Amino acid sequence: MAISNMEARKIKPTHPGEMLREDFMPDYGLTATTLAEKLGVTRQTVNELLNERRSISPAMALRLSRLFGNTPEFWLTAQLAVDLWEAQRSYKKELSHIHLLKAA
Amino acid sequence: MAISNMEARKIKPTHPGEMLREDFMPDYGLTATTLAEKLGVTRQTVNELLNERRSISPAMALRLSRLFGNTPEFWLTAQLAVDLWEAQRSYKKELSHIHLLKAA
DNA sequence: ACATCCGTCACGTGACACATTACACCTGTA
DNA sequence: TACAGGTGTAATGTGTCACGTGACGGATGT
Repeated sequence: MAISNMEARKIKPTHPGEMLREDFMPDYGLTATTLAEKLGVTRQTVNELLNERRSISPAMALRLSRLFGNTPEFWLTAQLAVDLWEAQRSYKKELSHIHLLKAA
Repeated sequence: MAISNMEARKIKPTHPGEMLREDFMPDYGLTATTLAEKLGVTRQTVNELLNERRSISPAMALRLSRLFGNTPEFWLTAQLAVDLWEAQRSYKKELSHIHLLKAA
């Protein structure tokens, strides 16, 4: 059972905004404003990311990967883990009505 | 260089709708209507997925994984590959203005 | 001929990733 | 003190998109 299996996750996975706030920005000596300039987006866009009120879009993942020299998949899979974790909570009841199908 | 590196991809990755249409639905003997019923969504929702006019949402990935017995990550990473491939085309010019940053 | 299933189109809604503008809080410097 | 510049953030508008609802035309069977 891999850690990517959300069934096993009890705690909320790390939001990309937290990674930026705790790791990348200190390491590179960036403020929200300077990061926004480097990315070519507004300060609000960065601000909401840092406050975890917004998700990493494919476009944003590409921007971040260009800036920090990692892959867009790094950012998007982190976002995917958060989205999945939240969706699993929200849709728990509806999902229980779907039953495994056997091949014909 | 892994195949997950979008820089290397010349051809468009397989859309999840194509997987459903070509593989899963024939294997399980499903029509768009019956698939919609099993998933608990409308026929239109399934129809647009099959025609690749809609993306796999986290909720939809959870539904599909429940029905077919695979992981939601299977569906979402497939969708992620398509989204990235398309975003890289659309934002090519804007991304060229972002330059690699060195750690402070 | 008629009912039934099927794919599809048109329309409305809520959510959300952006930009724009404006505001309040510092922290310098004259 | 006063004033200017940078910073975080709240309010508002826009476009996109994943859904649902309702309706239509075509195929198939009784």
